[in-house]
Amino acid sequence: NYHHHHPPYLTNHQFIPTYASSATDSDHHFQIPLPPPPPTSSSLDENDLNLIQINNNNIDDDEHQIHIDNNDLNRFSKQFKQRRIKLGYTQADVGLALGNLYGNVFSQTTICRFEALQLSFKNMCKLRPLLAKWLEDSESQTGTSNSMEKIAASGRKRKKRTSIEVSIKQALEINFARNPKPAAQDIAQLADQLQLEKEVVRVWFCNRRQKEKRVTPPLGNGTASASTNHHHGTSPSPSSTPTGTTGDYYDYHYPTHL
DNA sequence: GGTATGCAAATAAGG
DNA sequence: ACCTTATTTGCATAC
Repeated sequence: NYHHHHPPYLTNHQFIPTYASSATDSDHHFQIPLPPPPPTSSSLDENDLNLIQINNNNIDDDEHQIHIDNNDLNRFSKQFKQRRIKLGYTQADVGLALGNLYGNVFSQTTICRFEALQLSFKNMCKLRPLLAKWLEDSESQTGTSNSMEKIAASGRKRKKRTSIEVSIKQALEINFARNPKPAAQDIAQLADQLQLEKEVVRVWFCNRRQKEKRVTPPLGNGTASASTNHHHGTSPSPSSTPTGTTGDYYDYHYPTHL
């Protein structure tokens, strides 16, 4: 199965707080971890119109690029929302529409976050083309005929999120306490016992372990600890922009230790 | 009734 | 086939 091409994503995490300097509106600032997306080298893939190419060579004037892109994204999301509303669609509608247009549906939540610029830069760039196309299609439809072309859905659809009952979670927790790393067989048995898919249980343990690491003392020095992080000019570290005024935000995506 | 959000499933990518 | 770390999404439910 998986003809899932993996775009050349980069995993950069360099937050560059950007202000929507055009004080026209009230908000928007969010962190931009990644550089530009534009140059789409569509040479082999006609399926992935959502690739993100990154040409990073000089970090010198690259900052400019980043800011430009940042603003660009800011502008787009704002416009998108505006037009979406004008067309009379809700966030949920859009998410659904994207489903029968590209194959992969998106939740109201995701659309909401896109509009609010609350996704990672990379994620924003990935979604932008899709949303842009939807907008284009929807608007053109008013008036003349239009082609509802389906862009080959990139095959695999995301699994529906499983909601695990509280009682079941408790049972899992107990097992986790007993053994945080059960063997395949144990998982199978537990899954059977709890009436869950084996995969769901396996993933649950994976996620649980991750959580454990986040919650437990990351570093080995028992004591100390006051200033959460900093020092050692070595690590760029995700700067947090303490902007109390407007209530900024930035992806707080979890720890980044080493 | 749409929209935000917290918590956390599901996925991606390198072992 | 399964783990880990890093991320992307999305139930659920509070605004």
